[in-house]
Amino acid sequence: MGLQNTLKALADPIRREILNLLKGGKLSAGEIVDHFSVTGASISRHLSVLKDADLIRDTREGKFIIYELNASVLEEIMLWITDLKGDFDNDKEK
Amino acid sequence: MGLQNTLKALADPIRREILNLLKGGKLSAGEIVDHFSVTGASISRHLSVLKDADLIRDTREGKFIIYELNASVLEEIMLWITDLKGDFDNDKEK
DNA sequence: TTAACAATTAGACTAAATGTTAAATGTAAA
DNA sequence: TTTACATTTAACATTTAGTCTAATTGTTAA
Repeated sequence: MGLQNTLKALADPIRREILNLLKGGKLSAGEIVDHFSVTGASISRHLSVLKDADLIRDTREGKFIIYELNASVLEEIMLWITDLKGDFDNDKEK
Repeated sequence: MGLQNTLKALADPIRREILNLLKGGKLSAGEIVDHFSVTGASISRHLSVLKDADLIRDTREGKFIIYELNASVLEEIMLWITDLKGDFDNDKEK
């Protein structure tokens, strides 16, 4: 888990678009599928990759499974990148 | 180009380790190879992926090809992530 | 100008990721 | 208690990525 899973999950345009959609609020799997031209099965697999990376959470509501964004994991990436950049932006290299 | 290339380049542990090495300063291809247990050909391919993503720059110095980090591209990812997170950290959602 | 060295590129192979259709699971409603 | 609907899982085909060895390119020095 961790950075590796997260970055791999983000390295796919469909998965990034799913995250962008969820930024606007919770959506059911079917509603997510409607935004793409691939099959529901394919989107379902993308959703499970995002879930494994802990970037989204799901809860069942009756017939539907509702997905929501969990952006907190992205903090780890921010920290990694900040470290790589050498903290230029945070303290202006005083 | 852009986000897609960058994220794909970052989604490999060897490539991330190369970036970490270069954080410490410029290195020749051979010096980079010495840090890993895979062949030079394999590292060379990783280097070209990082170069395509504009995460590193290379210059020839005599027999050697010297690589250095170009962390500025990471800014784009920072922005994308910040947007996805909804700016919680920047303005504490006032 | 050839021998040695640094690094990349080419070709073949394996493994992993993505997409499809079809079957399976879970829930709700007739 | 069937039927229909929402979603996931399984099985398979195709593409893409990573690694290896061998060959090639570029540079320096004998």
